[in-house]
Amino acid sequence: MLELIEQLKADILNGALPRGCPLRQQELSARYNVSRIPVRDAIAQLKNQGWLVTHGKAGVMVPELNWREAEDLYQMRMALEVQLLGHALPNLTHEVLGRAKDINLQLNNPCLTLLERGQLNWDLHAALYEVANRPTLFNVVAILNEQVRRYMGFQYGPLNYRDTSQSEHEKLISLIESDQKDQALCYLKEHIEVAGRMLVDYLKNEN
Amino acid sequence: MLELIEQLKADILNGALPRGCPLRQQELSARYNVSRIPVRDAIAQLKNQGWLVTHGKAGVMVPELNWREAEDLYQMRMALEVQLLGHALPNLTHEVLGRAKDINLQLNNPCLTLLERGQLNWDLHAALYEVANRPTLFNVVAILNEQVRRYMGFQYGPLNYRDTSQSEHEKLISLIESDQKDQALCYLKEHIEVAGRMLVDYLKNEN
DNA sequence: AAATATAAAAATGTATACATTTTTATATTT
DNA sequence: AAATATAAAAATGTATACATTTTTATATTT
Repeated sequence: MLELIEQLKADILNGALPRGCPLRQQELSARYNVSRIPVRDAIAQLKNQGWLVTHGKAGVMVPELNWREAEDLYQMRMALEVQLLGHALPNLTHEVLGRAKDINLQLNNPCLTLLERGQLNWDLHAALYEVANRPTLFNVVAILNEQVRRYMGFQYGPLNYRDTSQSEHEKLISLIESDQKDQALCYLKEHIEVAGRMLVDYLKNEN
Repeated sequence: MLELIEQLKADILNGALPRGCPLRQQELSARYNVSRIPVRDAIAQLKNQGWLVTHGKAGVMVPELNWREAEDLYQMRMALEVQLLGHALPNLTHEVLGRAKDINLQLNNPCLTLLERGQLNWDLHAALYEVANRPTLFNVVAILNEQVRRYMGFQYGPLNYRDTSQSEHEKLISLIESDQKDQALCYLKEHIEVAGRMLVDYLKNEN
């Protein structure tokens, strides 16, 4: 069933499942060659995580992208990820920072799709946050980042973002390495804020 | 199915479903006189919201209460509810504040169980937050408050908490009425912080 | 006796079947 | 013609059935 969820997410992202019109359990079960039971399970999961919303009394649909939602997601990320990094800072060994640097190097690859880029970006953040040892907080932050993925479909354009993001990561890591804790936290906040504003502005201009 | 979820939550809270040992779909379907399909649906939902956690490879159980989780929940509430109230402040009419006062009066009733008290407490907060018009942020805050309910079972003791909470609400509302925005936000933060520390201390001393 | 391997029992995940609810299309009313 | 009511079609929610996986109990090995 996990595969089915991933398949549905992929098809939401690539536009195979149109936004705004109802999705029928039977259509989906035919489309993916499974019965309605796993489809129902997957739909429930995706509804919980914002990938689907109810349509009418008993249906679901792919929601329209909406800058207010994106703004909320980034505001929450800002508040919670700063907290989480704060908890992580005392436990951030050079090994962990090294892992983060390795991931950041992979972001050099210019062939990456925006989605792959988003995945690596989360992997990097997650590597830092993991050592905070705060599973409940971490889990909410993970879900928020997963929800942000919905906005990273192929349509989202500003390609020069890659470079700034990568150098921002470098700066963040070096601030942590030199033990400038408060500055690191501020910098993380700005890093998320910038990405958020970029996305929100983009979404506003699309409509 | 919504009733089933509520029933399960109630039975988790009142201890009818023991913590830490696996719950079987078949047992639950027999217990509540439904087939395994709605039980599965309910379990999936409750797992998503922290009321159940996986046990082994294919089971679930009621998780133990854990002060670190409670601390995380309150830290998140603090950060996010302050944001949410901030968005709400410009839209808080006297009508909405009046509704909040009415709810606060109901908290006078000494016969309320801790759970009913928790519900009214959330109703009051929600009345204020609703006018923020931030559904995504509101939704996360609502889920956090729902998760906090898990900790408001019958075992949680400090009964004098009622009075302080109620007068804190009064103070908060009067700060809003007199347009002291920053103070209102600070006060909300403290209000949540105090409740959180109380719960966390209680949980720490129990184990 | 403790650890591992094997077999039986019991659980889960999914398919199919059917009653109930929702949606859509058609007919009726204003 | 627009709004409402009715009937047919199609959807959902849940029960049951069965294959597969997991758990538990027993037997075997070290």
